[in-house]
Amino acid sequence: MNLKQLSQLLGLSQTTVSRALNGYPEVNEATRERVLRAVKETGYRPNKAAQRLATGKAGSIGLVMPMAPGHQSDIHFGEFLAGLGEEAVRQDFHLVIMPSDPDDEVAALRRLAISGNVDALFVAYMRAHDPRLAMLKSLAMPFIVHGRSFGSEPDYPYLDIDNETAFYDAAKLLLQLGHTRFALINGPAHLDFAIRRKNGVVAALSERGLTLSKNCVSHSLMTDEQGLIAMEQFLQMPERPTAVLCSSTVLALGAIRALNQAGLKLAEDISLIAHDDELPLLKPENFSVPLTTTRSSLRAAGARIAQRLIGTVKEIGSYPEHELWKAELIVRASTGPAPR
Amino acid sequence: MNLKQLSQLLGLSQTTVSRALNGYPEVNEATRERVLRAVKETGYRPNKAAQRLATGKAGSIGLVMPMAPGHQSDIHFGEFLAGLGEEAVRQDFHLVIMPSDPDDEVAALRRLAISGNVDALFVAYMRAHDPRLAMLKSLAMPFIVHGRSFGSEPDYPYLDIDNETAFYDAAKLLLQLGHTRFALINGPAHLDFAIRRKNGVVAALSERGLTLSKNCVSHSLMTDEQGLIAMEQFLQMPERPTAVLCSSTVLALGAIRALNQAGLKLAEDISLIAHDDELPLLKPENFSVPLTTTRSSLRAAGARIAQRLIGTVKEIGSYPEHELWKAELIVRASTGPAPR
DNA sequence: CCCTATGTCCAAAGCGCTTTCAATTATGTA
DNA sequence: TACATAATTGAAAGCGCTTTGGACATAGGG
Repeated sequence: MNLKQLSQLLGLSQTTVSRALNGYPEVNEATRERVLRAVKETGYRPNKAAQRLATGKAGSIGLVMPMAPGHQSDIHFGEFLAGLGEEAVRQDFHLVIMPSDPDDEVAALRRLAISGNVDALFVAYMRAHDPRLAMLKSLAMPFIVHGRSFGSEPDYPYLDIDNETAFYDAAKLLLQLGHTRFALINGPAHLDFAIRRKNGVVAALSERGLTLSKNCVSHSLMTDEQGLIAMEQFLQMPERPTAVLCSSTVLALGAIRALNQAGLKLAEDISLIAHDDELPLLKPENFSVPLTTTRSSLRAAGARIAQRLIGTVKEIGSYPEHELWKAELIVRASTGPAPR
Repeated sequence: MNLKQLSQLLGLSQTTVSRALNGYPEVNEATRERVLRAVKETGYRPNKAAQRLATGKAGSIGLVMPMAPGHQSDIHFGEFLAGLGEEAVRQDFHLVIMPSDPDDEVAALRRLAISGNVDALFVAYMRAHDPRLAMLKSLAMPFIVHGRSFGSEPDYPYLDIDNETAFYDAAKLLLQLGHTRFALINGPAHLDFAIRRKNGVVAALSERGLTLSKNCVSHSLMTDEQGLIAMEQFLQMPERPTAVLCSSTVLALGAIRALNQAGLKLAEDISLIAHDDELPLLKPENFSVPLTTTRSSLRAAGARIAQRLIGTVKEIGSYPEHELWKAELIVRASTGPAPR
């Protein structure tokens, strides 16, 4: 069933049927209903390829999926993708993904853009001075960045959470509890969010004249395995930290295992605050000791980005160039006064 | 730059240029070269949407990505996707993904199919009596299944590894080493591969008159966390197993951590064989005790599936309905004679 | 030398939509 | 009653490609 057949069946022109379907105002409501009913009955679906050709819109947003070691297993990416996908499905858009080696991302992005299969791009895992930005800006195709690129001019649309403030606040809380020896189990050092989170901690500490020594910061993939390793190392230090910040509840999972193995008690011997991306598998309140967290939904961010991207493509609604979401500091049981 | 402009520039008809580009035989070689050169110079790229409309082929293959708890973090899926993607990129195809709740997969698959954005489908994570099969078969769109569906007629195209034989062989090896008390750390119980792997083990054991008791089989997500938990439970049994099979090196990672914590020695106290999907992050030879494994590349399987799907769409080459890959049994240091 | 193959190339007809431009009818307004 | 205006609807022209059905040479066969 195509438009022509449908319109003949209704005794209308293709024009009118098309307009009725696409919500144009200049069509009689009675007619529109008749059309809509016929669509239901016949199961008519417009041919996407034809729509694309006629409108120049592909109806899909593209993203490059980092695929090589170091990224592929990232549970956070999956969660974010779920948000993107949710919204995309709702708006009948598609996600076109191009898997790529992280070293080849700029080229992959370009290929995706000129392939003509997407009308907007999305990128994540921003790094400091990210080379993809220049490429994206040269492309004349809408895009949004999740995160920011430390050190680059903020002249690109992004949605990010205020990592700096989140970790500043978290550190501040721990300082107020009397802690002075801090450690940070962070994500990969080159990623923007990791840089900002560290900066947040450093800023809070320096207000009290404290510093965060290099060996009290761990940078790694955000797996529980890595969390465990990092914490084990901290515990072996002569003056071990009493306040630990984690960039993810996944890292926290491993870190806490290390604590347990060492026979240490959360909140009593060591206070821990983790950033909670609201991973459904890993709710901070379900930890044996409920975790104090800075919370911000990764899935919601994904959905919002999809919404903005699709809105831009459809040319409905306009959006602020930048969105910076505040993370919520939620105090649970993993934080307590510094031991003396 | 479009076809029309390009052909005018060359003083040829669109027909000829189109034919030259698509490798039709009825065009003079000299002309073809001239065209190809012009394409290089002008950077002409055919408009995908127009091609799609004219040919009816979308140039992309679709898959539903399980997104809800229980799947989203699956490192194995990422690896498989990398294979799919690699081949897709090579053939200038796209991957269109539709994220979906696992409970909603049938509907998601249908939406994807009728969206007109893909011309072939791929599904994985096959379950016993998988309901998606009936839907796929009703769809008149090429598809391939990774894995099989236990209990369903094998009247659908699939690519699978011979899980049963792989685990049969692995169990056999352990039997020859004198082991009699077996345990299996398996994937989710409803998944086909898990069923077959268990069957393989059971078959090998029953040849010696042995059985695999229910509490010696663990079914869970294939994370190292789960591997650790499973092994811990096995170790608490009065007659603890001496031979353990793991459905993934990821599970093995956790299992071995449990062993270490219990002060047990791999190969000496407990022999372990894991299935190795060749995850780049987790090479069995890099374990502190190199792992005996059954090996089969998940990435290669992904690439092969993409190749078949794309080949079918392009109508080049024909493929066997079924491919069953043998896994390789590779003996390393994690297996040894049964302790007495 | 005529006729049939064979090799090349082209005009034009779609593919199934959207959208411009125009026509037609209904609705007010003076 | 006549005319401007708004409300509906249609015809037809693309969008950029593929492909069918010839056209026109040139070559080979008798």
